[in-house]
Amino acid sequence: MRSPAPDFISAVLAVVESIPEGRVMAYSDVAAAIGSRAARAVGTVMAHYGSDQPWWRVVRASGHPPVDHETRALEHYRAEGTPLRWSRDGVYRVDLELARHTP
DNA sequence: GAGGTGACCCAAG
DNA sequence: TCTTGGGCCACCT
Repeated sequence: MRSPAPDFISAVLAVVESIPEGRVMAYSDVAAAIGSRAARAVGTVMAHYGSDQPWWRVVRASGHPPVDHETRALEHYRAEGTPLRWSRDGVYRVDLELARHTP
């Protein structure tokens, strides 16, 4: 609902929408794409406004999806064919080496 | 105007 | 590979 500074928020959402299917970007990369280093602010904005955006295409630099949303994101990754790297405990993370999208 | 919070990042052990 | 500590930026009260 109308944010006081749509510049930053709109820029973040625009970058997220520009991520093609099967690719992902790190929060740091999204921040850099809009000319900022506020990776945390990107996460905060996504938490409130990412509900209408492909938030699963934005992950940490380690490849881990947002906490408490890894199961939901996994469904999208499998549907889009995003390259994943599985651990022995059933924990997965996105293979940024293959899925990292650079604008 | 100041303080606290957060879907984070990086370096070192 | 995992964990800890410190730092950065934008938003909210």
